[in-house]
Amino acid sequence: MGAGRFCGVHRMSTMFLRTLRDDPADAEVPSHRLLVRAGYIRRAAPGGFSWLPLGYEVFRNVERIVREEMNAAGFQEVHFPALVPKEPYEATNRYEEYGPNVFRVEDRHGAHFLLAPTHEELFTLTVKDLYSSYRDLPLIIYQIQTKFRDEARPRAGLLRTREFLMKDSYSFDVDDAGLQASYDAHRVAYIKLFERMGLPFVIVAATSGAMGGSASEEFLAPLDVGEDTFIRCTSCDYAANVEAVSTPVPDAIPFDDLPPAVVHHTPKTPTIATLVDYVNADPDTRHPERDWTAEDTLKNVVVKLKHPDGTVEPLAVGVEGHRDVDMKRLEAQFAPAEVVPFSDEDFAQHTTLKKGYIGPGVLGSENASGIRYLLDPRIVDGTTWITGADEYDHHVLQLVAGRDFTADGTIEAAEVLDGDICPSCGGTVEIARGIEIGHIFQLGRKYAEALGLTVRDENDQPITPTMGSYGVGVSRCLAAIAEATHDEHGLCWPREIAPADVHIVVAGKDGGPQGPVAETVATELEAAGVRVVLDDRQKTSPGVKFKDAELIGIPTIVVVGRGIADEANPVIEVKDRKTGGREDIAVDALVDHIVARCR
RNA sequence: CGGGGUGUAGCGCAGCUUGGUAGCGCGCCACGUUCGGGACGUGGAGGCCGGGAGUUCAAAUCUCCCCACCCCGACCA
Repeated sequence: MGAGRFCGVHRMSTMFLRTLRDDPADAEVPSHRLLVRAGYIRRAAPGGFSWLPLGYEVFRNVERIVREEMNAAGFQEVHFPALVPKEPYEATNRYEEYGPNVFRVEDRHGAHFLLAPTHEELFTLTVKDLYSSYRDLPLIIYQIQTKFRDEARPRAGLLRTREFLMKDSYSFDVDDAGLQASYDAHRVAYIKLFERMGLPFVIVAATSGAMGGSASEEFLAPLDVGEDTFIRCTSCDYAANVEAVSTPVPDAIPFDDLPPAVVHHTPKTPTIATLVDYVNADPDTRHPERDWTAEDTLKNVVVKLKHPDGTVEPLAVGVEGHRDVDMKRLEAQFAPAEVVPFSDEDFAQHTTLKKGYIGPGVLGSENASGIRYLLDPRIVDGTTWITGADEYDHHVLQLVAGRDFTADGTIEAAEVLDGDICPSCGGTVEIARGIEIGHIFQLGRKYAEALGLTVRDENDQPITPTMGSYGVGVSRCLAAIAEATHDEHGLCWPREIAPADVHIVVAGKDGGPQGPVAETVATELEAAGVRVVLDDRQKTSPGVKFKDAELIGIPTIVVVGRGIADEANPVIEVKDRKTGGREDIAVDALVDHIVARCR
């Protein structure tokens, strides 16, 4: 057989590959840095990457795992166009709601298209085209396809791009029980799929954002580089994205015996910190037994809600003074509306609002400002607060909720803090960051209704199916795996993801006996079904080859070196990339040994 | 879109304050020596100094405008 140029063994001497000695300057997070350094990907556009041979192997492996698990779950693969007409998206109002995040294109006739950010509409319309009976349902179909989003800020290499590979599936059921079953089937399939990828993950309660619908959970890889913040309970299994956290509501407190509210002159106290310092220092306001803290204050933040139809509505939110208003959480409550800050010009128009001294006295649709006022759920009747008196340099103490003020409702928008109370068991929660690798939604009938999808039931009456949609970020998973598995030497792939099973290093003089032995070993391994990368580069020192092998991160490294010179017992070194453990294996036993490792 | 930073050889960077013939390391090419942990010597190739305008006898360097990229915030698989 010999060293045929085009046999299945991947040869470093001819592979389209250049590893970099230095970290690329524009890469910050480990996955980005290492994937570029190891020659897997190259940046080709803002938020767009080219896949080089090693990278594309890995890319296909991740895709294959997703496909196999979808098929194993009994879902059917389809493939829709990425370039789609805008009309279906107008019917569901998402052409508007997605706003600047969609790439819009025009054809030569001036017709409008978009590069699909997700495909609910097209799937729904196709089911409408073909199906008309309840007997056709349930149906679950999926695709693995490039998605486009005009991200304001692509970042962190593959973690946030404008073009990415996503698996998206859609379920159609006649009733809620069916939807629940389709949802559960995805949940189970996703658990298998992420376990198989070797990716640590947590499942958290989530909000559905622009997608619409009710129940939704996210699969997060718990890594600090992630952009999502979630909480998990330290004593039970509750976990939630901070956007979806529900705050346990304390019992109301009787307030009949509480002292009346008093307004105090508190000069130069426009912030919580200056206010707390002031009331602790002034004998008139000092607490008899302890120091006041930010937790004793009620902070009122005014923002504007910008609705997709262009209307703008001011909104006031009251939270405990030691917490900020979490704009992400707030926005999640009002999606698809956008939350924008209240500017100085806005303050100028709303003269009842005294910036830095805003209190419940003027807030609320019934009060002077007429601005809708929503409170954090912890601010129950009977709680006592220090808060703004709606007059510059004045605050009010002993202001009691339910007695001295009420709001238009409650809102989940306060910043979630480490040590908060678990809504499920009453324990304490901790905060962590994660990469969103999957998201499952129960959409309900929003899309079917908007697009007129109905089927006939057993009484020949039209019914509207209920839908779910389920996504896995395939290219993002690849980056998440790199994040979760790399070490200081380089990438370190799980075997099923890795671009090959073994990386054979020829460590000897050019023209020495190691070359032919490595060739033979490579050929035999290949024949035994092992995926092989062979570093047969000439004029390359062993040190460079070792470093590259570790950088590239194939799970088993085989070193054909001086060990084969021992005529009585020639050996080849086998090194585990992850553990660093090495052992010498007799040349004759090598293939069997490697095959056993790769199982 | 707001704030911060960076654009000089394929990659990583110096030079800019104080204007005067474009530099270093790695990589690349040739020859030789090396050959188990990013070897060494000798000799080479490679640059519209992000773009445009201006100031000046003279601009990588000073001024203005623009662009791109990275990071932090506002959005999402």
